[in-house]
Amino acid sequence: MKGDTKTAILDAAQALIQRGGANAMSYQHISQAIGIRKASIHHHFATKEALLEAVIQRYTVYFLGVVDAIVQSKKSPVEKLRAYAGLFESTIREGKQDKACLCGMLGAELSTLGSPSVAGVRRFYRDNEARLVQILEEGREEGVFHFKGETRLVAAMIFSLLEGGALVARAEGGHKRLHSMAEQMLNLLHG
Amino acid sequence: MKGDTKTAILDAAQALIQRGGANAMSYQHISQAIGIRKASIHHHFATKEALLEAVIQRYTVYFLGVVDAIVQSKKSPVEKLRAYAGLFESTIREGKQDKACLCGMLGAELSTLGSPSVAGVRRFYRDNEARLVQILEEGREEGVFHFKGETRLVAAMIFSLLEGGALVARAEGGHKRLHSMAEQMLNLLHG
DNA sequence: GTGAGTCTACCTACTAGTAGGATGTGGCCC
DNA sequence: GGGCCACATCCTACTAGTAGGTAGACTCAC
Repeated sequence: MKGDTKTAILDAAQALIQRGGANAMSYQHISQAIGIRKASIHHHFATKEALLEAVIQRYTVYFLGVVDAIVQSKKSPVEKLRAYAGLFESTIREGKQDKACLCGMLGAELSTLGSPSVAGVRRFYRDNEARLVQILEEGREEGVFHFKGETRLVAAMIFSLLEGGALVARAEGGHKRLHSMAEQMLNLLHG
Repeated sequence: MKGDTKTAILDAAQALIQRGGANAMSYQHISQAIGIRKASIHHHFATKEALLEAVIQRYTVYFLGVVDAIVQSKKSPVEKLRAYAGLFESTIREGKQDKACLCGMLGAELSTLGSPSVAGVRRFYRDNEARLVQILEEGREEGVFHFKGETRLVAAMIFSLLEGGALVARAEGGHKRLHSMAEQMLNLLHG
């Protein structure tokens, strides 16, 4: 199999970052996780920065793909928002309470990252907020969302809530707690 | 001066964590920052875990002290919430856009921390949410806040929004952006 | 003289990254 | 088809730098 090892490296790296951040992800840990020598990882990703970029890139493409499927679905705006929040909830559940959004984790370590990675994280934030704006506008036009102020800011608010909520919920309450918070936010927009 | 060095160590450690997380804080960095040898830091804080605990403890006492002053002040509930959000905003502004809440940063690295530190971070979250509940209840009774659902969940929501917002805003927009998001949240509760 | 504070000098473990050799595999020439 | 080259993959073995932590000596104030 050709790209198998490469994929295994990306998987391991991503999982490590989602659990403890980029500084807790090392070539040694990856090597132990997938049963390969450290030097072999360097063959696929010359530097840690390159690996980080690749992980961010792959994660962004995947995540936005799922988000776009939600945005373009036939669901109601309320259901779309619920499904969007569900992505964050299932990330936590998936890793039995200790995984958070990759780019949320990296946001904390932003100042220790190289500039290509920083740009990738920034883009992730922007693109997600843009999708949320679409959903919110749709709901506002249909008259199911009622809020004062700019849609742009409500989108930013929801995104920060979910990113922050994923981190906070890992400390206590887990995915159920994040779900409750998301529902409460829907209450505020919807009521 | 007696406790001067100890304070300088705590200050440097806290600043390093607020910028890049606990894993980006090392005895060497602290030593360079305050002009003392690495071994001398060990005299004051035997292990990194002990230092971390002390930083969390001091930060929590200070932060909750300021929060309690806000809660017990004669301000209106809306103004109290604004002042509370202002704490997060000024943290970002203070470190020219690259400092976030200490416990928000540590939340990301939770799985790499020792259990006393984890407990400290958890307590910080709980105590902050409890203060927010007080403010929200007060505003609800006075009839200035209108929202469906449990106060407890709205408090958790606001807290996650501010912690997450502080991290996301460092990537783009800074304290001004966090301020806009906080105002938008007030819009949702107040309108 | 005791003890707090600081120092130099060291230790072991881990970090990212490099050099160079072993294996295998697919294509190409004859 | 057999022989050969080129490339990919993975390995062992190494480097230099950094991590947290320790031992023991010096200094100075009470």
